[in-house]
Amino acid sequence: MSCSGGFLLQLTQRCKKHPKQMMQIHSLIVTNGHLLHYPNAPLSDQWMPTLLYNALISAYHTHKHKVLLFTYMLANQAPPNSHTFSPLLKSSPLPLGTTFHSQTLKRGLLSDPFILTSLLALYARNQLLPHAHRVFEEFPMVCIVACNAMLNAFSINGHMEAAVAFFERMPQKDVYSWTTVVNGFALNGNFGASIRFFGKMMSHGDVVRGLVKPNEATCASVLSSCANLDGRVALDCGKQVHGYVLMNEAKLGVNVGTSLINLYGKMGRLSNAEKVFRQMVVRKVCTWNAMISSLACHGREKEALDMFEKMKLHGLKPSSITLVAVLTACARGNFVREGLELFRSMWQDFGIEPIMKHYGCVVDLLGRAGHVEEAAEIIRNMPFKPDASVLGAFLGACRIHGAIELGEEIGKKMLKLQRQHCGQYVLLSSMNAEKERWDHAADLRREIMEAGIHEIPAYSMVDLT
DNA sequence: TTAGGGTTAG
Repeated sequence: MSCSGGFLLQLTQRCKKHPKQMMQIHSLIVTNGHLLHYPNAPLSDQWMPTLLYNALISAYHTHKHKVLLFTYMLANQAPPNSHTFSPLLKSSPLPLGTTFHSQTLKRGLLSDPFILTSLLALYARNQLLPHAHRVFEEFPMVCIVACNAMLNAFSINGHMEAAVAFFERMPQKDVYSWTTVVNGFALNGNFGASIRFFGKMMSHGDVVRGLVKPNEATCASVLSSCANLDGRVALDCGKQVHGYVLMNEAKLGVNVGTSLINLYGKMGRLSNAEKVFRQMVVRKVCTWNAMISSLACHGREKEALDMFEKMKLHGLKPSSITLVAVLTACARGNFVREGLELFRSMWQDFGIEPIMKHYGCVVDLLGRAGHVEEAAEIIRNMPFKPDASVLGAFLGACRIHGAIELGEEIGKKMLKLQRQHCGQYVLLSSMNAEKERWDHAADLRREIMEAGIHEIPAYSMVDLT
């Protein structure tokens, strides 16, 4: 099929989200010879190969494809311009990113604000805050996007005080600026501050006057902060955000919907979570993960497994997190055979390599069901060293099923891993006390005192709402 | 020269 370069360029832009069509367009571009450099082509067409390469680099999703296209671009003498490097830098790991940095310098493109912003983000996400700041100072004219990228650089590197100070000094703030700080507090584990900052945003003049409006990213971030806190206030705040979304958005976005399911699920409001799930028009794997996990954690293990089957029927590929949720359901619902089968076939069936969390689930699964020796066998044969969560699950099982020797063997390993954590000492000590091994119990209690560890008093909370 | 940068779930 014969197509003009301009037409194919437009087509590339439009089909960015459709990988299959993208490959077909790519073939058309190649077979029409538009990627070849013709020195005698009319002046208006001289840039066409560069434009097409740029469009393809930006449209392909994998970093490998992007870099490969860039090498072809150089080989075919299509000169990269200021549009070429942003999408490359966006997906680059640090070493390659620094190579592109020198390329832009060599080609005289380093004053381009788009390239500078991508470089700033590159250094920021690789924990090189001073480099990021240096790039920020290179901007010929500071714009709001550059400021937001710098704001995010402070946030993702754990400098929230600097971020807020920077935010206050910004002459102008848009929804990205506000969202970056709301999200920054959450990233740094300060969920209360994240929610308070969102509150500050909502009462700010710009929002009241409608000049700035929270978007899906803002709502998803603050909802995630709510889900990370316990209690009525966090739930109420989440409900208010939910109300705001219902009043202001035509439909529930994937990320906001997933955050809501996660929030309601964590708070035990399963009917609300299910309602949100049903209302969502587009559901991604993470949406199903949130729903499966909510059911698994609130005594509806069978339904969690049914949901997993439904998800597969919808043609979605389970992720590593899906498997954690499903294995949790198996452990809590005492579905030992199903859980073990899933664990053993997850690589073969879904290409998912078991990580620490999966081992934790399967040890919990076996341990709860009283198969303590099999659980110990799993731990012994793990391809990496078990962490405190895996050992903790095992120790809990040993205590319930009175497997004191096995418990001691693993428990000692654990003390080395988490010396500062009192829970494990107490658990080991109680195991010995329960078996009336008072000398062992007393020894451990002494160790607790000597290590200067304070037992954190346990508390229970009843939510009467 | 028709395009490119900053915030989102577990």
